[in-house]
Amino acid sequence: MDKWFDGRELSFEHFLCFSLYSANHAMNRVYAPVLKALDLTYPQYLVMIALWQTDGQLVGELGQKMHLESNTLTPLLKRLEKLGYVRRQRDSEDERKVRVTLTADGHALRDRAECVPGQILEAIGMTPDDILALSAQINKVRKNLESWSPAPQNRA
Amino acid sequence: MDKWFDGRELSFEHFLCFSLYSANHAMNRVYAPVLKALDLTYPQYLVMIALWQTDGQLVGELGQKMHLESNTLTPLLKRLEKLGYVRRQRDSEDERKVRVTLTADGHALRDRAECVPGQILEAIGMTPDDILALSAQINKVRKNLESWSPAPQNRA
DNA sequence: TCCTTTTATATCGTGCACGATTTAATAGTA
DNA sequence: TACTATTAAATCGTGCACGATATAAAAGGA
Repeated sequence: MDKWFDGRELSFEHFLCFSLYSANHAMNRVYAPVLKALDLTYPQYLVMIALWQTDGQLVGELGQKMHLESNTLTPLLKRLEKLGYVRRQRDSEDERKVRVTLTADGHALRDRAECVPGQILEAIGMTPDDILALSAQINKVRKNLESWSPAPQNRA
Repeated sequence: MDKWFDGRELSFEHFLCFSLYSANHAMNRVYAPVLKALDLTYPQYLVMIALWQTDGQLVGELGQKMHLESNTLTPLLKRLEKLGYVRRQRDSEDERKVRVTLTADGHALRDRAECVPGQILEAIGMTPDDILALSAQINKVRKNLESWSPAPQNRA
């Protein structure tokens, strides 16, 4: 364990956490100008993709897909509503639930967003197969992290 | 390109961008409670690691290592200063530069942080070799993204 | 029915990340 | 010297992420 700190030349790049951290930021920096043309941020774009697949999802359903909770999603969805892409309305059957629905503009945006994945693929500069394989490895890490007990009171 | 949107069942997990996004968040969720004991956030922890390696770095040097700029680093460093871990002082040779130096508490924190990497390794649940290999792949993606011209006015 | 628990969403405060701009010091040059 | 350009940090405003808490509706008993 100590070898990470043993005074030798040590770059952040050797930490998986930092690789994820910096690659995620790099990805955002590529997405931002592309999505700017649609007035979207990256998390907002994810919501739109989810709704283009299945319209009328609950806040909680979107949160499950994005691994986010209402404290993050609610303000984000309000911004999407303000932009005119979605509507938020309480379910009349169960007033606790809020259903998110695409507006006409939200539907129409799908066409304008068609070119986005291609540009990102180009920026990543890898074959789709390699990308899928790498995604799978990273997803495995995520699952390990999520299943890690947050209170391991005795060391391994 | 269109296949990503062709109405078939499509999970976010098949996007590299989302894998990075969600794995990064999962990593943060593991780090947060561990670093909480040291009163640090993850980016603050990165700064401390950089200073433990080389004390007295400039804001710009730290930014280069972390791929961040002064608009993000300055407030972060001020919080570290308020915590008593670092000092920020203008260089007397070149008054534009701000040098960040560890305090006694900042040095002492290094010992208290010794157990952090081990806990993270455990949470990742992979061998160090596999982790290094995966990091390298992700770093390659980051480099591709960074080198991608942000204004490709003619399509590939 | 009343009471407790659970569920779904929202609110609040803090910190990070970033685009755009500002400030001030230094370097370069006529 | 005076003028301009460059460089290093800082400032400001916006949006995301999250812990903690609040609100309110529904569900499940006694």
